Amino acid sequence: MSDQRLYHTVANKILEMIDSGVFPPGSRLPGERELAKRFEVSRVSIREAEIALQAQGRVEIKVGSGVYVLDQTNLPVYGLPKVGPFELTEARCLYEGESAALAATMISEQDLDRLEHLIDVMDEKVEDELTPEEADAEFHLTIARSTKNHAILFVVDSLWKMRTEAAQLQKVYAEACARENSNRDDEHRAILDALRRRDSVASRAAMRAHFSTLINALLKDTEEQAYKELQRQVSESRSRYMLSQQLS
Amino acid sequence: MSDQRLYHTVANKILEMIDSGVFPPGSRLPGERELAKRFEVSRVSIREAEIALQAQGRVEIKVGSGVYVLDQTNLPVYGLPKVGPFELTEARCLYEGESAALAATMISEQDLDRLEHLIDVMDEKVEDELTPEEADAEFHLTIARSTKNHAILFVVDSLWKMRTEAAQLQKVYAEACARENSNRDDEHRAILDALRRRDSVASRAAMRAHFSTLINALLKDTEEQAYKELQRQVSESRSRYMLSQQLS
DNA sequence: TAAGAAAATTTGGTATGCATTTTTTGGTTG
DNA sequence: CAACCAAAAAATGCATACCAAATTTTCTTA
Repeated sequence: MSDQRLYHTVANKILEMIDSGVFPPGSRLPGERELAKRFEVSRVSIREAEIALQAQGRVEIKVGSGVYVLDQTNLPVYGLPKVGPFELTEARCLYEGESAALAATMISEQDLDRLEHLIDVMDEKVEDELTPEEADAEFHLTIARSTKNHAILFVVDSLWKMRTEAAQLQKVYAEACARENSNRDDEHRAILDALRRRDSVASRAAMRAHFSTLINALLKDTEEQAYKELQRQVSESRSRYMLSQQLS
Repeated sequence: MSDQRLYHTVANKILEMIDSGVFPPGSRLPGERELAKRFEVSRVSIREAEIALQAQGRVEIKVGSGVYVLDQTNLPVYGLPKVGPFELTEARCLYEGESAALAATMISEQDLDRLEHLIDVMDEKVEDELTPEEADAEFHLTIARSTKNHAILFVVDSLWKMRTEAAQLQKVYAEACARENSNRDDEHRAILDALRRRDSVASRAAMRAHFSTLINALLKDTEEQAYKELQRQVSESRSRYMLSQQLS
């Protein structure tokens, strides 16, 4: 009734088993013949189901080897470009600055209270189901949402997703944030204060200041990274030099 | 080499024929057996290829009837929200203003010349392979691209796609543009001049002014639409009233 | 111990036959 | 003549059996 095609029902059954953890990501599915026996269908139907799942990007079929479950967790969100940490922070500085400036004119008391709560969650002053990281995202998204402009909300959301998408970017951000974590609380509260005063100019400035410190932290971090890399290269060439001395 | 799986090569061949117009959208593909003969493969492989194409959303398989080519033209771009004309223009005003401000500091002479050419194309002063509409898109994208920031380029591109996505939005824009078409040339040239002078503040202002006139045109247009709608309702209730008079 | 060959396993593909669904056709009937 | 209905035709859906190709495992041998 719901599924006219056999391969479709089979694909759904397999998908259920994958999602319920019977076949974890990376594992190999049972062979065609065994699945055919288990589902009481022909091998052809199993193959068709596996082809459909491959087209959906859920499994990978290796000829002569088997069908393997693909990990869906960190797949790139379709359409989102890969951007460097500086590019992203610069864009967020500009766009979320305007988002805050617009929000200041129309944000509700309710949203202002929520922002205050989120700041407390970020600094782990209160318990919440949200992690500090999630609270940070929600802080910026709440401001964007309060502009009542879906396009702005889309942009802010997309930029945040770009950040969480790339594991590498995440790491850079984490290191930079750890460095300036003490200031973050003040910066968030400065944004909140400006919004409370319905001061567009001050809100934009506070938001830009928030990202400016982040850019500076990134700069300092990459400087240190570059220095460490230089040290590593020096020590490596030194050891190689000593090695060649031994050989001679 | 390129295609290990038979169904994949078959699917690609069918896809080529669809894209080259052999099987236009809405038409029915030849039967399994005929395709099997034509490609010199088995019916199973044909079916597998058709299943893969269905998973990609290119065709629709009707049991007992045949395989039909789906129209790909007005597909909603995945992930893009539906936004109203005012929301979108407001967001573009803010974001492309910042885009222009940033571009002013680093745009190349080459890009400046290209912008001038695009303005001429838009006003149909010169011939080009681009339509005026496409030139308009390219104008804004070139500015975004010259910021050397992929996140900004992504945002400007996404916002433009939102505009072209919804047919309704397109219509509203077309009407509003027709009204202020005479000013558009001046506005674009004002943006270009500000960029040439490397004046960030003036570039932002010129870009915002460009979108401000668009918002005003939209406002005026919706006002007229509302007035017409009011007139229609009045005349309708009037005729109904006269009808009821006749009945009595 | 390591390299290589053979065997087992697994997926890939084809042919054939029959079932199911849809469409067409043609005849019956008012 | 038009409308309706049933049978035939056509198309896809599915199962089985068999062989080919690729991969993995096992066993032999130097």
